[in-house]
Amino acid sequence: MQISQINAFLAVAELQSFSLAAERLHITQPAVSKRIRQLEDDMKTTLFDRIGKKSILTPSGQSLLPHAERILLELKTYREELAHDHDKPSGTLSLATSHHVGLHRLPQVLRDFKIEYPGVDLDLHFMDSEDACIAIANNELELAIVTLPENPDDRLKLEPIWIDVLQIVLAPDHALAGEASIDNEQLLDYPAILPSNGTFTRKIINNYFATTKDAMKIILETNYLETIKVMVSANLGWSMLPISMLDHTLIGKPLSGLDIRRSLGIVTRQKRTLSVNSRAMIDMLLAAKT
Amino acid sequence: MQISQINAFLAVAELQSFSLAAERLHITQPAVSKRIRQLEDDMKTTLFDRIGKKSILTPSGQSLLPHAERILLELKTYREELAHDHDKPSGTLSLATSHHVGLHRLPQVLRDFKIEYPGVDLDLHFMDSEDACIAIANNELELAIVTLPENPDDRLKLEPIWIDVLQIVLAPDHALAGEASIDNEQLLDYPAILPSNGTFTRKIINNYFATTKDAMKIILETNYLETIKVMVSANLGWSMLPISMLDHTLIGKPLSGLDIRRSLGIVTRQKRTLSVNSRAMIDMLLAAKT
DNA sequence: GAGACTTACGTCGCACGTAAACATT
DNA sequence: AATGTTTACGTGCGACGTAAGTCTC
Repeated sequence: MQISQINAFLAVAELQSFSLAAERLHITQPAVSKRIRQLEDDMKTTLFDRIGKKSILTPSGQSLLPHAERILLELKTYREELAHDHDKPSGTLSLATSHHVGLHRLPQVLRDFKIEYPGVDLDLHFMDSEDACIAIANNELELAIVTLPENPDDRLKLEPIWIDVLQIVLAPDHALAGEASIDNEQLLDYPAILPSNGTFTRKIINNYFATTKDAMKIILETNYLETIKVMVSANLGWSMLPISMLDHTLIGKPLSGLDIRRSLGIVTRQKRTLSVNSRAMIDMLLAAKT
Repeated sequence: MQISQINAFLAVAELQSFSLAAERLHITQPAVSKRIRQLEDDMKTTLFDRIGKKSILTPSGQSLLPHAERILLELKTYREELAHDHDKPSGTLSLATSHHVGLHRLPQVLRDFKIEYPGVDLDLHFMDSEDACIAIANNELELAIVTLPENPDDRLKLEPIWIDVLQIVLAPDHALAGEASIDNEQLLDYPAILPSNGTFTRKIINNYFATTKDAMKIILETNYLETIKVMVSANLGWSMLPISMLDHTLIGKPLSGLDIRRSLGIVTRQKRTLSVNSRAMIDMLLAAKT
C-alpha cells in the first residue's frame, strides 16, 4: 500500500471526480483509477460509487476518510518536527557522571545548563568512570562526563574538558611533610591509600610507579576520592589526588618534579547520532573550556 | 512512500537489527536496507545509527516512532471497522419524506425503527416528493420515502411500499353527495380543489381527467393534502384524495367505477451504495410490506 | 454525442533476491 | 573470523501513459 494511493483517495473524495483528481495530482486519469482500484482491492471493499458525472464515497469510503486524513497529518507533523524542532532542546537529558566529576566539576555546568535550557529535565546516573565508558560503548547511554581513560576503547569518542594535575598528598603531620620534593623510593616506607585497582586514575598512578609498584604498602583502596582525602587527612597514609582537592587538611608535594595528570571530559559513542539535548550540553562544555 | 517502509522501520526500531527485521518481514536483509534507505531519503534525515552489532534509532528516528505507530494503527482500525461494524446501524440516518407520508405512513415505521435501533438518530427532511426525487438523483441524499413518480428518471430506483387508492371526496352537504357514482362531466359544474400542478399526484389525476381537464373550475391548488381535506370539508369544492384520509367530515365516491391509485414508497439512486442505516430502514419497510 | 471511467497494452522504473564488498567487533 | 550492512547487478512485477472501449447523462 502506498501513500500516493491515500492522496489519490482524498483528492477523488474531495473533488468527487477521478479526472479532476488526476489534474490535481498531475497524473493521467487512468492512473487515478488504478490507485483507487488498488486501495479497494487492498481493503476488499468499494470506496466510490462511480455514478456517471460524479463519483461519490460509499459508506466504506466515508469511514476511510478520517483515517486517511490522520495518516497524512502524521506524516506532515513529522516532517514539520524535523524541520522546526531540530535545534530546540527539550524533554530529558540523561548523562552518566562519576562521583568526583559530579562533585567538583559538574555543579557549575549543570546550573548554567538549567538557566540556558530551563525546559530540560536532567537525569544523572552516578557510576564509576569505567562503567560509564562500558555503558556508552554498549549504547546504553549516549553521554558521559567522567575521568577519561588513557587507552580508550576504539568505539568511544573522548573530548577532554578539564585537566586534573595530581600530586602526592600528605597530612600536615606526616613524616615527609617537610620535604620540598619526594621520589618513589621515599614513599615505599610509608603506607599508601590509592584509588581502586581498575580505575583510570589508578592506572595513571601505576604508570608512574611502574618500577616500585610491587613494593608499595597499600593499606586501603577505594573508588571514591573524597574518602581517600579524609583518610589522608587523618594521617593513615599518603596518596595521590588532584590538586583541586587540596585544602588546609592536606599538603601537596610534586613527585620528583614530574607532571602527573589525568583528563576529565566527555565520552560519547563513535558513529552515534546524538540527541539535541546531548549536543547542547557538549557545546556548552566546549564553550566553557576556552 | 509505502506502508511496507513503515513496517520495516518499526521492525528495525524494535529489533535494533536490519537482519532480524528481515526475518520477521520474510524478506532479505538488503531489501530491509533499501526500504529504510528510501524512508531516510524521503524524509531527508537519518533514522538509524548503524553501529556494527546493533542499529539504533537516531533522535529523528525516535520522533518518527510514534507517528509510524499511529499510521499503522489508523489502517488497522479502519480494517476492523470494515470487518466488524459493517452491519450495525449507528450514527445518523438522513431521509427525505413528504408531508403526507410523514404524517400518515411514517410515524409507525419510525417508532419501530427507533425501537429496533435506538442508537440511530433520525434526520428527517420534509420536502415535496418531486424535490426529494431531484435531490436523490443529484446524490444530495441517499434515501427518500415519498409519493412515487409515474414516469421516473432513469437514475432513480423505486420501491413501492404502500398503495393509496384515490377517490372523489365531497363534503357531506355537497350537491353530489347523494350520487352512488360520479363521472367526469358531472364534476365540471362544481369547483375543484386539487394538488398543485407539478406534483406526482396531480399528474395521476390529470391522466384520468385527460379529456375534460381544461374545462375544470379549479379554485385552489396546494401541495399539502391536509389543507385540501379541510377545504373540501368546508364544502369549498370537490377534490381527489387517498381513501386513507376519509373520515366523518368527508364522503368518498368512486369515479365511474375506475380504480385510481398512487404508490408511496422508497426512492434511492441507481448504482449508489447505501449506508448501513439506509439499508436497515429499507429492509424494515420491505418486511412490514408483506 | 459529450463527458467520465475502465480496460488493454507497451514501456520504464523500481523492489526484490543473489552475491560480493565493506565495516564492526 | 564472525556478524551485520551496504553495494552491485540481473530479473520481474507493477505503475504509468496512450489509446480504445464502455457507460452515464
